[in-house]
Amino acid sequence: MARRVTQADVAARAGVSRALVSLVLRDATNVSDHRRQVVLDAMAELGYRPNAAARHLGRRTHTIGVVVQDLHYPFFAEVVDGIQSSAADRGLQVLINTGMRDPDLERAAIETFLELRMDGVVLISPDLPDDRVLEVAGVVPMVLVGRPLVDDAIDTVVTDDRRGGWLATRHLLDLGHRRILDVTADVPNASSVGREAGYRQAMAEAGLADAARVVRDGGDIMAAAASWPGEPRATALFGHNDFVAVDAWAALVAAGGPAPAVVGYDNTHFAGLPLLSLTSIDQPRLQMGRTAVEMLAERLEGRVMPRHEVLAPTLVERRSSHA
Amino acid sequence: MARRVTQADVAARAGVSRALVSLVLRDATNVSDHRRQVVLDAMAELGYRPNAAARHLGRRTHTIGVVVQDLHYPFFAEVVDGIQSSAADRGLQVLINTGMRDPDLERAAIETFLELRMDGVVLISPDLPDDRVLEVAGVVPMVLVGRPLVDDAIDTVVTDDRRGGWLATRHLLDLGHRRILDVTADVPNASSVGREAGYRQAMAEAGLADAARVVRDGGDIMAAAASWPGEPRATALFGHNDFVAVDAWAALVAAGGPAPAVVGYDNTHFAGLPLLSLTSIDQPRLQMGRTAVEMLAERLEGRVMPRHEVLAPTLVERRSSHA
DNA sequence: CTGAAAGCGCTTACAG
DNA sequence: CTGAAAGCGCTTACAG
Repeated sequence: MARRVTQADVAARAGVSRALVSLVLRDATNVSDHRRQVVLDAMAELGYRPNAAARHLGRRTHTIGVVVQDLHYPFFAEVVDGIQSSAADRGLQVLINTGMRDPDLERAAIETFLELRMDGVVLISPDLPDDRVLEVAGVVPMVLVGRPLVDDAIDTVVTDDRRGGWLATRHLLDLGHRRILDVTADVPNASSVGREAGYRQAMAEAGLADAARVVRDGGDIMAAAASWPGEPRATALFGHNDFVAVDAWAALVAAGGPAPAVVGYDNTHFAGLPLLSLTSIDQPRLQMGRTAVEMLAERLEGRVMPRHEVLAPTLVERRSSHA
Repeated sequence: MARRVTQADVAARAGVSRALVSLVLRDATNVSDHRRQVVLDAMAELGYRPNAAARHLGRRTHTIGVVVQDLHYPFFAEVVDGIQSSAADRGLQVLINTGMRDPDLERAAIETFLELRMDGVVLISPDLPDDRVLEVAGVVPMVLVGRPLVDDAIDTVVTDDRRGGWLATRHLLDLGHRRILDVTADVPNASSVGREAGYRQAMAEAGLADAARVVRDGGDIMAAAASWPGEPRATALFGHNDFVAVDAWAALVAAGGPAPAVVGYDNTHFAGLPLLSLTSIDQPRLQMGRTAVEMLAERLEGRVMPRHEVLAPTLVERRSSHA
């Protein structure tokens, strides 16, 4: 690699001052068309690219960092879509990183963004505990997406997990099911706790508080599905997310007997695949991403009061719940 | 936000010189334990974080940029896993971005990485045309993953798409199928062309060159599936990727008649879901990611000759092909 | 528009 | 270890 091209090289090539090159780059209006063109030509000939490090040094970077819990679960990709489109509208760059479900790596990813002096950081369903999240929220404008955390130092965008759990369960109850198994997260978190609470609430409202059964993903699904004394096994499943729902569904199918009615959560792309046709609870992902950027922008413009936005989940009905 | 903490602040707090703070940060050995501790304490008290822009200015960044074609298709996430783990082993940071399947946005994402002076850039199955890719490859060490492009300016890691297409088709032929439909990409690219060539080769080797039928994703699947004159519709499908395969599968199932045997491509997570159990062609994703970083590291150490690595795909047999 | 300058926050080399 | 300095590549303000 040859030495990198700088503004000085462009100025020399164009026969103008360095300051003029900088002005052209920044789209200043008081530059003659002719000189502007000469400078732009010189840039193109030399393959000049501004050095972001120099440009950022001591200034706003106009860039936001997004930390995604996991790149494998497609739910997050759509939140990022919303972030990207809203950021583009506001002239903000976006950089993405992930901790790959390891809290230490996640923390390191955040640290990288802080060192890069991102104007703001978005955490999508992080694995980091609340207190660690709040530590960082004191340093840079931060929005938490997909996990509730009510604190003045941070903005949050979530959907109402309790409501989502309630919708899913209510739907199954309406279809006549009584032995409904809730398959929750392997490691409980604020979201899974909310969804479970919604499940229990709907069961209780149906006079079935004692019939509520919750098993963790990775636990003994079959035992839990057969835990109603003197009764047959579960006829319906509510899964904490689409993957969990489908895995549990498959376990019951593999064990024989009638297929259960199934409701998942997140309405990921594959829930809509015709061969699965999984009923699922939808979160407005695009809107969640857009709102996160909006919140960051407001903070950059001086807002001090926290915003905690709770959006409504909806039920997307497909064949799986009509088993 | 208060003014950011700098090394000068830390030095003042610790009562040492600025140079010493820098030395402690860089883990220099010739610093007394006592002074080191004093400096570390001061950093912690002040919440000091080095400014990456200042640190990067005029130097290597020890960071690589990864441009992912699409965050929604989980295939790419595992390549990124491989990149992350190998980068961590070498003390390299990773930053991720995506063009969301828009060539212009993809180009902008690459441009961002160039301005950030990344030490190297990895493109995972980009949508950008070859000539645009090569333009950039002249500026920074660059590895193309998942798409063949033989050129001295760039390193590539691909799997043998022709071989993959051949394996899939051969598998279906071995199971006795003769009317095998190839559902290829909606927009042809080097990978889809290779897979299709493998399909045609296998058909030809079986004396079925004239029976080869290729339809694009989004095209008229049903018409293509019934395009053998005087014969019933296709009994088997080979899809360009897992999503395409499952969608075509569903179309045939919805139309009634016997379920086709199906083979997908990429062996994504959801291919393994018990309810789908999709036979698929696997690419060694982790290894692809690790190799990409290895290639970048070699370039940084001075390698000039290009490397073009072709890995072998494998068939992962599941129930879908035994319809 | 130019030209000279300061400043952003670091690293590095050097004399002491 | 300290202290003074140069340099990385930009932006910004200012006198002309």
